[in-house]
Amino acid sequence: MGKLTREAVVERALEIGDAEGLQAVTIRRLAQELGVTPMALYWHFKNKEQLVVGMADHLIEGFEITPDGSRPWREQLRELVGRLVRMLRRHPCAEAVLEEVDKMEVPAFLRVWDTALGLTLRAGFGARESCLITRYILQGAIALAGGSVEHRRCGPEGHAEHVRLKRVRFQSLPPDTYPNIVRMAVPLTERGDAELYDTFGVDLLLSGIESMAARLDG
Amino acid sequence: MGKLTREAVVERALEIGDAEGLQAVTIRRLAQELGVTPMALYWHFKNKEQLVVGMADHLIEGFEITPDGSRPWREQLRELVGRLVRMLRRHPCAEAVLEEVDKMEVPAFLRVWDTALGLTLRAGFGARESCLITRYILQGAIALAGGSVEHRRCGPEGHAEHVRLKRVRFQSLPPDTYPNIVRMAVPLTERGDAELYDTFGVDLLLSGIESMAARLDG
DNA sequence: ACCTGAACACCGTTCAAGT
DNA sequence: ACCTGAACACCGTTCAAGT
Repeated sequence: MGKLTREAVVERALEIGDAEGLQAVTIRRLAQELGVTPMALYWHFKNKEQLVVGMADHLIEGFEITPDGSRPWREQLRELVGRLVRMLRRHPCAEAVLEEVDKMEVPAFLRVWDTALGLTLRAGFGARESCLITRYILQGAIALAGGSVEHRRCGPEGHAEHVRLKRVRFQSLPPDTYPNIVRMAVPLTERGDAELYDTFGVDLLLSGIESMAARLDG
Repeated sequence: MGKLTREAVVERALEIGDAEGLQAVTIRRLAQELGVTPMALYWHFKNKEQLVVGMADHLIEGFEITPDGSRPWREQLRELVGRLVRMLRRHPCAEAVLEEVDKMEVPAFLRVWDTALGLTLRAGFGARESCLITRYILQGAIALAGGSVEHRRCGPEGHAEHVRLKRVRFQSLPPDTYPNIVRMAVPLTERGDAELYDTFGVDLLLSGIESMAARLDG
């Protein structure tokens, strides 16, 4: 019925990935859910790698970043990171997708990267520093936000169970070799603490850059 | 001849991974190189996941971190990150291994994490902030250092060719949508710039934490 | 305790063929 | 242009059996 289009395939893939993890996204499984032969997908994607590229592109696509020379670069960088973080929280499989993919192949990611580069250059950083900083902030946002995502692999009560199990595992570690982990089992396993991540986490990322920028000015 | 031991398997796996990438490390390939049946490995490892856990543990094992109450926490955190970065540069597959693995299952990683937690707690951060910060700094170090690694997938001249190709790809992007990437194709593809990564990169990571700590004191 | 043989249920991918 | 059928070369893993 519904024609097999690139977009439909990618969206279905993201649904599976968000629900069951990226490793559940296989060509054969995808084809089955779309009511089609595995080989049909090879008409729309050269190979599986390009399918994942498509997933990544779809995730970042709608960011609509408009570099604005009149607003301060810190503010705009913060906004960029904020968008990344929110997207990562909406899509549990986004972190895995962005880690697996060669980001150079993802147009939407390159646009984000280009914008970030423009901002750090404007901040006064040199070419090589800007490369490092942008890599750092984008990777950092993915790692930080991704780590805070509750994977919905098993439904809400399955998630709570998963957290409980992890906590128990921490608590039953030998306290003489892992004193802090044992003692902090509860805060370590508290996830989805959105507020803390959105404020403290992003602050942490940006304050590093800002203090490096301060050294440039001083 | 040489008996099939857990350690021998893990070391062989790391050799393959460093040389050809983690995706080349398969049970069957590993068994073949060790002159043994694939099923022999299942005597020493419950499954492939546990093999990768073993690889990760072996990578971090020799860190010998001795928390020293008399030295400043910044210095010790910096040393910890430095060790991680150097290990990641020595082992091209380390980043992939540490991303794939469930770090909770890796004793050596838990010891590093515990040490880092002890240091941030001593710095005056609260429990939840310490969790965030340690996750941030460990993940950040992995992402930053891993991104600077030259994968020896194809030998030295194959690597140079790979860089050249990537550079050309950047340069031939549409300059109106990716102005900065096109203009900075050269610095973007310069890798193995060890000095810059070891100083600026680690500074960047730590200055974020230090400026957050300054807010606590102030 | 340590390893083998045979089998199972999965992958991604190619290539010729259909409409 | 868009999809199917059959086949190939790979995976990880189980289970009974060997020494």
